[in-house]
Amino acid sequence: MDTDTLMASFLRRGVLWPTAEIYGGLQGFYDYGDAGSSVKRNLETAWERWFVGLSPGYYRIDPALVLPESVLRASGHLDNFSDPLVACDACGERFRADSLLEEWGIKDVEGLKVEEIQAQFSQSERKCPKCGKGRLTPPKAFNLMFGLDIGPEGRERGYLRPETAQSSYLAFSRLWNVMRKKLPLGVAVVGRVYRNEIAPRQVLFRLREFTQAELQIFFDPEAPSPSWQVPPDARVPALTARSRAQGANRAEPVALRQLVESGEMPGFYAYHLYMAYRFYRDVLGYPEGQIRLFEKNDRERAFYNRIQYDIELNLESLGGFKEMGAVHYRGDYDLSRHSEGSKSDLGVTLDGGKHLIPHVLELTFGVDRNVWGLGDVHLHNEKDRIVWSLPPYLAPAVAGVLPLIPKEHGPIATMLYHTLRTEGFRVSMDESGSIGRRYARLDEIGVPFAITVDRESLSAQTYTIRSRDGKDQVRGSISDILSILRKAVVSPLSMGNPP
RNA sequence: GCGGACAUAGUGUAGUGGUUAGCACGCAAGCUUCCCAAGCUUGCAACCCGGGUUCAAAUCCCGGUGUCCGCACCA
Repeated sequence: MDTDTLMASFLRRGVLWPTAEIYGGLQGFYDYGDAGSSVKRNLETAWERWFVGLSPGYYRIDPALVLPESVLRASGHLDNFSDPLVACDACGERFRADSLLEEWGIKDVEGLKVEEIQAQFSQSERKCPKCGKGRLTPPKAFNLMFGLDIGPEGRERGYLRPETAQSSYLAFSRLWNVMRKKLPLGVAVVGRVYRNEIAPRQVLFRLREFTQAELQIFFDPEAPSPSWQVPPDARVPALTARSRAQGANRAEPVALRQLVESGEMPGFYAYHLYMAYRFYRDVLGYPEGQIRLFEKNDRERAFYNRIQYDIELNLESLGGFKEMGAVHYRGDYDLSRHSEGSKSDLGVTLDGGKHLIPHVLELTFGVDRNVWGLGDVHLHNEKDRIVWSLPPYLAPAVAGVLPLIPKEHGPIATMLYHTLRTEGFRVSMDESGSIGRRYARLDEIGVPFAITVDRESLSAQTYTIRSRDGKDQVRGSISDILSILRKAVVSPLSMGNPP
């Protein structure tokens, strides 16, 4: 689906729209409407059921959005989450100070603090690399975090969290105790995060406020869970760093078990990478051929990530494969940093006396990106209608109740509507316009069923139920309808542990 | 942030200085209608914001905001 058609549909149906639109909007912010917030929430729920369900040792928390400066200093965000920028005073072109220093042959730029970069810079007499004439201004840190002054005097410096992960690390020692001191321990967070992006773009793809779904798994790398096994025949479309180095640019089916056996990838990593892949394929319904696992090489991944695969989706609207999520093996970086920063020992002593700082495997997902992805992949422009072929458990409602002739069938329809609600289904009702028009409205926001109340409903208490995808209809009693709806909203696969 | 393009009802658009700002779809009310955006009637609804030029600005100029594309950025 192309961006224009997708966005027009989303606007027309109130799936989402720009924040503060009547004031001209705000770059990098969008609001979700009824259908959009429902799809987003269903996606979050499906994510949680899938990933938290992977192990009895995985839990969910809901931490604060604001973090004190000390946390982000320890995590490295204060230094590394900002780009020192310099500008040319003649042509105005901007450069990253650290990349310039690298170009000029200064070593170990990676680990330099902003002040050190500034010092290095003031010693140089270089001219603008673009126009060759202008002088370069002193480096200025552009931090991608939104700062806050907390309290009436604003004495406490805080930030809106730039990722949910830090909160999980902070919660580790309390959870360790509450959850009875067992590894692996998984902590899931679904929540909003904030980044002051230089150039937000592409609607839901680069936002300044967005929702992440992340699972941080704390574990002992020498004794991973015995249940973390990839099935012997598990294959994923992968583009590994090694094959890219050899010139490959297309994903090939890779047998994960083989990578594990040949020692290229630890088993705990392969298992979670596989489950992440399956979430996209089986739960979100992205076609196999449009997903790929893209391994970041040494240069591309963050220094604390030992292994990093991005899960990418080929999106027509964005012209290629885009990152929708990732699996990072972060080692003991996070708990070590926070042990140091907070002066509290985040190491644990296992039953048997072994002491270690748990390692972290991070599974991270962009929720908004995936709402967009669901639109791009599942919204179809058929010849006489637009259909959003969402998996039913992600749809904003499972059914719409439609009185064929509102004046005659309205009251029964209202009763049916309340009955279905009482049974726990999300349903809508629409009495406006011809029946075909009402079907079309439901199709476009992805509602999988339409239940029509007609003459026979009055005499025989039966209703027709029409499916979104096939436009076919069957007639049935309330209990028939309930069983159809029940079947639809349960994922075809078990939403927890896979077979 | 830089450069370029663009901004008209809910959506898609027409409109090159003087228009009651047009069209389509949509939406609403009514009639009709027992099933896929049907028909008839009647309505609703827009020039992104702020300055300037001009007798007169949707139209020209400047600034802002926003969107898209390229560059840069994406820990």
